[in-house]
Amino acid sequence: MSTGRTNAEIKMHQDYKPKNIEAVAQQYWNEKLTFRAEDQSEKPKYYCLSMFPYPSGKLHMGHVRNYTIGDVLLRYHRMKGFNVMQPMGWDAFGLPAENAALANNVPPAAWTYSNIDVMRTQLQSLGLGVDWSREVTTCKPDYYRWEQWLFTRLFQKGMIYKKTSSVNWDPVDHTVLANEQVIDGRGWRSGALVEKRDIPMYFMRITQYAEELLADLDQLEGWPEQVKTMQRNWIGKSHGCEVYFPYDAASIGTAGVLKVYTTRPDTLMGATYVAVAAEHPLATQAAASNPALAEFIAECKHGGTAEADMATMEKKGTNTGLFVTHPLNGEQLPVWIANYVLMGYGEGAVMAVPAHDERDFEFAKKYNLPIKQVIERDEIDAIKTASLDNKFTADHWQEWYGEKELRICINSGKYDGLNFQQAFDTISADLQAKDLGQKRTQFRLRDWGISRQRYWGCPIPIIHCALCGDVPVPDEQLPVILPEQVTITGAGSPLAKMPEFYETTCPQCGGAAKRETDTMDTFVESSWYYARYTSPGCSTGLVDERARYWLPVDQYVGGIEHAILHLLYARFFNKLMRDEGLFGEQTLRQKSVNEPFTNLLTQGMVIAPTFFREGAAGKKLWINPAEVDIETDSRGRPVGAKLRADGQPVVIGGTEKMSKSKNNGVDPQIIIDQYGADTARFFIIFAAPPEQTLEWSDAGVEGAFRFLRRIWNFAYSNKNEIGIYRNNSNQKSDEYYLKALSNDQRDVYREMHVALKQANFDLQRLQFNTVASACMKILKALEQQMVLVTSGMNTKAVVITNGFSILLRLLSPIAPHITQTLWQELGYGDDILSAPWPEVDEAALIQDEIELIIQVNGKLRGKLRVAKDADHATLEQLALTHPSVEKLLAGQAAKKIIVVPGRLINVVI
RNA sequence: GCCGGGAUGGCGGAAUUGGUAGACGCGCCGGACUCAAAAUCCGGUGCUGGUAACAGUGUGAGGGUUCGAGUCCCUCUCCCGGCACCA
Repeated sequence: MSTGRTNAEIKMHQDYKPKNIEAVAQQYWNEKLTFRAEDQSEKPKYYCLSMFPYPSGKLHMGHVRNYTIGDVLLRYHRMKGFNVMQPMGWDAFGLPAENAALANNVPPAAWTYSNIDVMRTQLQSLGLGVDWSREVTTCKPDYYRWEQWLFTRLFQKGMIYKKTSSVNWDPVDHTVLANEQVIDGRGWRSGALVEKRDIPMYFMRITQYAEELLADLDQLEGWPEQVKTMQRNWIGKSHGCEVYFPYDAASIGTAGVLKVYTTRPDTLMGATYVAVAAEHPLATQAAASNPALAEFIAECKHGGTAEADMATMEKKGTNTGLFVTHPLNGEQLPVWIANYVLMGYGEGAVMAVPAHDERDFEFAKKYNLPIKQVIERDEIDAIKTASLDNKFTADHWQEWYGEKELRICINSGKYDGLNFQQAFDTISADLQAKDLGQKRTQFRLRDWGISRQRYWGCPIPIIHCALCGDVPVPDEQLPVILPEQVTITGAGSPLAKMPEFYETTCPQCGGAAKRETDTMDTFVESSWYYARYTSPGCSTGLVDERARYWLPVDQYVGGIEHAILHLLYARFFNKLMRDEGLFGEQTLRQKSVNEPFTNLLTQGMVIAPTFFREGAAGKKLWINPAEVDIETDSRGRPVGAKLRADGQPVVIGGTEKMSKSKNNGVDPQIIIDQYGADTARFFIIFAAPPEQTLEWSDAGVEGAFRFLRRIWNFAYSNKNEIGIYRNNSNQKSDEYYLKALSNDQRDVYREMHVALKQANFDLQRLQFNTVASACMKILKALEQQMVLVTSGMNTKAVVITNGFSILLRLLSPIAPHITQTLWQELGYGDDILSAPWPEVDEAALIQDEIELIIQVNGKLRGKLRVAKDADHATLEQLALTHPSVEKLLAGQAAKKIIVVPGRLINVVI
């Protein structure tokens, strides 16, 4: 390692001044283009990506956490010898810009761009190792142009198609509402009862990739198991059966079949009615001559489209008076309309088996429909549980009614005695023989509706021509530019009121035509940005050959809330782009381009305490934690809180996610201004492991700052010693002095390397909070060394010099500014990022004597220092003669002695 | 409602995956320094009893497996994330 200085006497500032050193360090990285990523290298590449932010105004703690975690990984890998790349950009389209426009009368574009400028400055002040030359902004035409280009390709392939779908309609504001904007069934601004309305929309055939999206999860070894499980369940592959119920000619009047899908064909003999959605053709037919039915169907239109609401609402239904025929036993089953059956999913109809489906059971009880048991516990099980009351009863639901393992069919005619699989196969075969059904594999996953009736989004590049139909905009006319000067009224899309936008000519026939005024779901932009980062400035395509070098992303970091939607859409888009040939020819296709993100880290939320006062009419007035003083008892337990401004008490609420509504957000900028970026970064890493929720604590921030200042003070006190040791040309090797350490020094040296070993292990498993702990332990060990009576200047100097060098490098990914500054100041080198990652001195870890614990019946009773290679017989003897063991044995012999080498001896009495 | 997580001192968390529960930090208590305060440094700190040695007890609740359970199994409670138009 070369030294940066020749003179032994080192001058540095006595006090830790984060503002000064952070500015200097950041300037150093800027000037040296330290984080400009090379598009080719001898080194292995490491593409580290944090989820890009929505430019909501200013940085919040969640951002700081996300980007600090990413930056720690980036800097660590850089020191480990990787060619690293960490880009940053803006997920700039979205609803909040339109809301801000309504509130402040600012066009969404202006609001968004000004937020981006503020947030970019804030991100830069954190000292992130970002290659800003790759910045993308999704609301700019040079970005969304390629989204439109890909749309036209997918449209031509049939991967995008049009169909009608339900949206939340606000009948007062005459506008489509997001699920978030529907509160208790009412529009958030108008307060009007929301209705479902069917409108035409474009859909992406994600279901066509369902099988691959499911199967490839198995390859994602670097993903958390819980995320993969959630995605598997979301895709929801099921094996079931299609069943056709022929129309009853007498009541329906026409020939036809009612199609349903079921995963429980074994219970088909127990079907006692069928239920259809309000929009189902049979429902429409029945309602034509029945005003009560028409009224019920109208009632089903009320409320929003969110699944959570559907699942929790009261189940209601009405009998249509129509009948269908059971395909196997020929019974006439009544057709009901039920509000929980949805037209958009499956066939819009279900067969109901009340005895073996909990929801059907409830419905049947409510409307006095017949309940017919067709499944019984099998014999083995019946014997086992003979004493239990396991007889079927229609009085109340029992869990086993719905289970399919260890069950046999009863009351099912020729199917009696069959188990689940046998009944499944036999009934499916019989249905197929009668042409009334067949086995089918189905997915829960639905096609992705991407049309939005909003202004601030990427225009859908389609032209509607009366003669030619939906025509994609030709390449040479792309991008379709979203006009940025508009007025937002909150009622309908501004684009639909701008003839200068929508009036156009058909690219095919040249006749007058109308441009599509819907924009795309903002999830589309975030589905491919990781690819665009690889090819900044590319004006010839979505990506260029640089994508082949950088993709896939090696490490993706972002919130757990994106576990399903965003991550599934991005995986889907990666496959779409691959199949479009964007990542190279098919023959060159490698396993690695099938999935976009090799490793995934899902970070937890940042939460903080809440405080409030009861205002008029019981309304809570939320008070920011920064304005509150907490009182504690003599043990430090909180007993009350007071508002600093008036000294009067406030109520302590729960600890919740930082949000504007609860006024419990802590502005990271205040922390950065007061303590510096290193303190903010260190605290946020130290306070919790990345995947857990993090509770914010101002006191904890102080602690982080104190630690960094102690490092600075230690460096200042020892600057000359380290400098002289490093620069003495007559110096013998480190190894020479390390052999000559005193026992105390050897302990300190070993402690440091034990901490380093733990830290290296923790870095690999992404548990950074304990890496921060390790840094604190190393500093403590070094400080102890200072108060020890030591023999010899050089042995002391080698421990300090070696130890402090480890500390600086281990800490540098977390607190990059102070470590870079001290690395230079103390003459270790110019650039700590170019220094090799510290290695553990394994030899230093070996001890001659180890401590074993002694247990009696698993309970700690004593400790013992023994030679590290003592044999079992010796250990057993030592344990038995241990005073507290002897006392408990009271002359009796031990039943058993368990020796766990290097750990413990357990004497069983 | 469904799917996925979580719960450990006054607080944030640790425990190398079945082997000393509470590392590290915050807070609190005591001490040093100071005319004093702040800052800093040193020591203590799960709970109960005891001057103490020590004993008992303790990882959301209840059961189980094991020589030994925060960790594995079963049942339950509460909290959080997602549920397809918040991003």
